[in-house]
Amino acid sequence: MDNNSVILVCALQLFSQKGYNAVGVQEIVDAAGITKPTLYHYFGSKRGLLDSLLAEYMTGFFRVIEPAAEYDGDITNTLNKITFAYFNYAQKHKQFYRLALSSWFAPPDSEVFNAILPYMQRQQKLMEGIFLNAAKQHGNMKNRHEVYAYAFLGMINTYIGIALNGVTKIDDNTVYRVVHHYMHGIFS
Amino acid sequence: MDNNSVILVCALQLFSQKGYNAVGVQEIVDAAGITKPTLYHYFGSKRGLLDSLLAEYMTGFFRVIEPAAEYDGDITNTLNKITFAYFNYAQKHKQFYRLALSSWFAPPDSEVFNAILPYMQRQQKLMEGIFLNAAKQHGNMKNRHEVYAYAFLGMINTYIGIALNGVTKIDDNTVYRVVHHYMHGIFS
DNA sequence: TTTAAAATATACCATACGGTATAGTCATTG
DNA sequence: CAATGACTATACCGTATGGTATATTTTAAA
Repeated sequence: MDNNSVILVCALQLFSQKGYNAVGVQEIVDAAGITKPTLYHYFGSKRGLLDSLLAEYMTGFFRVIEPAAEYDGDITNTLNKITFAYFNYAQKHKQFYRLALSSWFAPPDSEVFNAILPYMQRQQKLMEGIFLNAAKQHGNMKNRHEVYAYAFLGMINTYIGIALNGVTKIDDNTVYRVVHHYMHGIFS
Repeated sequence: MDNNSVILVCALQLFSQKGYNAVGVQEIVDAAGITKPTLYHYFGSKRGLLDSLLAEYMTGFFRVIEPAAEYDGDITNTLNKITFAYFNYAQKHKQFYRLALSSWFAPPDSEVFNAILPYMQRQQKLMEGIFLNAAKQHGNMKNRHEVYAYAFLGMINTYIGIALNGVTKIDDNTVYRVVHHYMHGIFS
């Protein structure tokens, strides 16, 4: 593996575990077995490293999410597809999803929040598109697409958080239950 | 207002806006119009300041939450009470709730996460108690209380997040809708 | 085989960090 | 009045921070 990739791997591990601000550049290059100038040659700055890291993983993330988020006429089925895609990616890239979640909830003037903001807005728009389409068939959804999208993403991330913290596991049955809960509540 | 309180107010403002690690002690004392020895006299360390801050607000928080979380025989009604208590406190102390949310989702080895962990576990236990009680009347809830509690807290925090980010507002109607969504799904 | 560019190391910079030793100030109390 | 203890300012400590000037090695093309 070339140094560029080694740095990304080590940085992801450290950032997701201790937080961006608590990790020094020296710590990263030590973990990667290189020296500072090498890191600065590839990424220009610590912030540049964070941006590259997010760009790298988010590209693969949206490549999975966006096809899954095409409304197929059945809202339940569509939400199942998306949820499965999210769970799948989060499970395959736990460290990255941890970093993404912590960045999304980070303080508004923090670097990590501003670094991840555009990617989160893109997800939000993607979800809103689904509920806008669904509203054509389900009139009571009208003008609520923004909150629906936000709440659905929140629910997905809640369950991914449960899984990442080891409270429960993610399997096909979990996906069904989460969407069913979102659609029909806790009892049915 | 005495210096102790001024420091707490300034620290909360800065921590919630920029993040604990991104705020220096010097920045806090400048904002408070004092000098470092004063801060260290009252709080001993930067971490001690964070702990005092959380203890201060969490005391008031649980004084509101815990009475609201007493199961009254009707699960829907109980969840309404709790949700109202949460929304009410979050709205009254937006900066604190922002800090709490970002700390809860912070990386596992970060200081803020470990500082807030016990308070979050206390909330989790509180919620589990409700669902354990409700399971006596609703058999299908059995052995799910852990996940139910986590998911309910996740949903509450999702909607508080929506409100804190200005997407929607929190009023009595929102409380009803959130609990209704949790209990009966998106359509009904 | 020369040459140029990409990649990497040594050693360093200015600054900011969390924290403290010392010297008071000031109100309360005996 | 004397003295005590809570409180606060000046000035400083060692260390770690993000970042870089310079020099050297490696790689690949001409």
